[in-house]
Amino acid sequence: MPELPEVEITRRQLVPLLVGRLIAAVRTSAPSYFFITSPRVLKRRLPGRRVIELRRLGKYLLADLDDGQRLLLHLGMTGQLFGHGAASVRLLSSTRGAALAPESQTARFSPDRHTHLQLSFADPGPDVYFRDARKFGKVQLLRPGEGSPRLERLGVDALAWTGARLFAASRRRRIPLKALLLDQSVVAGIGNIYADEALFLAGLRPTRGAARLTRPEADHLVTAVLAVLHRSIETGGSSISDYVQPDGSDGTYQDERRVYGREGEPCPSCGTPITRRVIGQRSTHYCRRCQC
DNA sequence: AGACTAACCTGAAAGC
DNA sequence: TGCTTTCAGGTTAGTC
Repeated sequence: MPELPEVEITRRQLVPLLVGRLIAAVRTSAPSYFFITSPRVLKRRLPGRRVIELRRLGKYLLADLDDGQRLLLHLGMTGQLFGHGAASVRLLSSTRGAALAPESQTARFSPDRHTHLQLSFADPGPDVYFRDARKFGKVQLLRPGEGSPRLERLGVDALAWTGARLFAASRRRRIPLKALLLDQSVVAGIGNIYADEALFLAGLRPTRGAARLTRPEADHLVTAVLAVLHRSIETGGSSISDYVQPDGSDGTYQDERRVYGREGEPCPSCGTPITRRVIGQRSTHYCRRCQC
């Protein structure tokens, strides 16, 4: 679910809940696919550490600790990071989208079977929770100076992308444009929703071979990517199935989607029904008249 | 090296 | 109503 805008919003809201605080206790679920670093090791190495900084790299969050360790977090498809306490305005709920009972708006979150990590702090303030129903999310604690293949593999952050870099990366690639946008080693942070939206804005068909992109089109596409990402951050991200902001509120970018998830609906610019087809195992939406 | 596939896991929605 | 199938916003390991 979470792509760059959702991860960036999560980062901004978590900064006051993490940075400068001293970790006192760690609770986890049982060892699983979710934990790259085992729960046992997290519980041994996190308490007593203070968080210095929280950064975003593509769709990853990286918390720098005072002893040089780094805590790497990825939300996968259904991950949710949030705090609760005074700052919490609304809780996560499986009935998200439906009207919540008034009493649930102030109730405290209690960890359920999908809550895999809970950080408590020595100083006053809310705990931080990492919940992930599908467990595609990831937690890894890097030792001081330890590299991470996952991070080293990432291409340029999508917010720093340029037409020149896209054009260079697209040469001699025998994959659809859409697949190029989703390749995190080329550009980090774009996911399925924003790839479709940006391609629509740029008037480029997702199936177009990457190598057939012209230099001016590369500029247009990067401009569209930046516009879509910045606008989504501005509106709190897309709350389509599981994503909510750490404070519990929904983003509203889903209301501004032009093609994603709109198969059969009229194209906002020409009225032609939006086409959906699968590219690289990902559901892809576009207007066959406006995008070529 | 580059491109494709299957796999990881759970829940909601659609289909019958 | 209830059972079955399909579909999800991501990434990686393995194969050709």
